[in-house]
Amino acid sequence: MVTKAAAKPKPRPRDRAKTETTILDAVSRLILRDGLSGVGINALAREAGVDKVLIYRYFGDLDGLYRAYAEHGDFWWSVEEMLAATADAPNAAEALKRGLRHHTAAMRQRPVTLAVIAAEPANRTPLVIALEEVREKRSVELMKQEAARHGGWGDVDIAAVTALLAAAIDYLAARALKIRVYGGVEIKTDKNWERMLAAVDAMIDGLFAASAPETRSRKS
Amino acid sequence: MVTKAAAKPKPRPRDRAKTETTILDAVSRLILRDGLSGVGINALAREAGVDKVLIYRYFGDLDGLYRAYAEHGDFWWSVEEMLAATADAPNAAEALKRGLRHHTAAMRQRPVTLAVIAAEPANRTPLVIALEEVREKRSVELMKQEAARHGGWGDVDIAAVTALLAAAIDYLAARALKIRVYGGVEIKTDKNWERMLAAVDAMIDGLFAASAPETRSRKS
DNA sequence: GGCTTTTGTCACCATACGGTGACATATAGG
DNA sequence: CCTATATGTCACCGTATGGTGACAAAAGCC
Repeated sequence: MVTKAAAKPKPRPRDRAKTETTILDAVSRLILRDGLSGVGINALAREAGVDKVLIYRYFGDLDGLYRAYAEHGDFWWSVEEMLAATADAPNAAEALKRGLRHHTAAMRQRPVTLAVIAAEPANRTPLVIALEEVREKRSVELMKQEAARHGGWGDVDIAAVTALLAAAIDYLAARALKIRVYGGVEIKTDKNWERMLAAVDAMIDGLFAASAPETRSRKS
Repeated sequence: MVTKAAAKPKPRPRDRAKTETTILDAVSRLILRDGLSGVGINALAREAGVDKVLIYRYFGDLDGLYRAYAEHGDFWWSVEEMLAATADAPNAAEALKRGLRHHTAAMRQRPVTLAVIAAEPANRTPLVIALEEVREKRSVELMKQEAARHGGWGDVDIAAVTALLAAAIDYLAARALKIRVYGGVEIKTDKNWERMLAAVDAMIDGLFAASAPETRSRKS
């Protein structure tokens, strides 16, 4: 859907701020359509309907563009937001369950982030690295705060468990952008995400029930 | 102008079979070093020390090369192998635990497969698609056979659980090829993989303990 | 007004890519 | 032996890429 075709000799208005946001918006569109590796200078200039020399002028080079893009948008949950989402959890197990549900929703709402995650192992661009750093910092910080809130995690190896479950969610959500199925499960529908989150809940319940009697939360 | 250290005109022996395996071997090396997207005609010809025209002659084009490569190697566990690994499991929970451990070992032993998985969401090449098909077929088949063995899975949503846990393992193993850490956990060491597998075991134990001690309660 | 800076447009460069035609020569078949 | 084919080498094409220099005109400033 090209709204501004080059067929019309309409000169771009001289407005740097607007041009910059036009470019950054085109980055999002390009990431969603072609993935992170689709964001090159030429393709981007084409998509934005902007001469590529402006990209160089305003952002330096491709890496500068990635850095600017990383700072411009909202790609992740914040620790505060997450703490609020788990605030009224009666125990550690419940907090973990709610946290993972919030994480799932936050990820599935951010297709651009998912596309970046999908490209993570392959493209080590500044954008990917910037998002990784945000994620690592926030997840470690969150774990610390939640631990303080609930007096530790009993016998549960919380780092391993959260790494596993968050990895599963990230991967499946990212994969669902382009691929319908994984392991026989249709991963694009809300219904099946609810199924998977129910499975996560059940695993967490079983885990905490077996390990730490004082934080036991039996399903009723 | 950069002249190669040895300007020695070493003629390649005229041996099609050997040349073909030279090329396919170079594909593996290239995937490991630069990822799937690093496998292009020019880079491959360079890496293999073979004129690119031979690649075209023997494999048609890039897609043909990918297809030939997909058929040439061992990229996944077989259903028989997996059934053998879980043969003496006393119950469904134990079978699932052993299966996931075998899956983990099988994946971590196959870095090329992991590199392809890492590229999956981004590069939809025939190689990626071929491996996906193998995986989907085998995992579904395995689930069927295991279900028959253990008389179903009780109340456990086995498809959701295995999809989640296998996704976590695949993603973390693939990620570990290039990136050291995820969610604060160092994912390259055997020690931490054992930690994570222990967490998987605990989750599965909890899951089956909580759901149906007797597999008598089948939904009608 | 006149001058400088900023914004935008265009033409161009060197390089890499996937792909192909023409040629050389070692091997196989008669 | 001689010839045909298979194998390997080389030069080249069109296109795309990341990146830059030169120029026009609008906007800001005196």
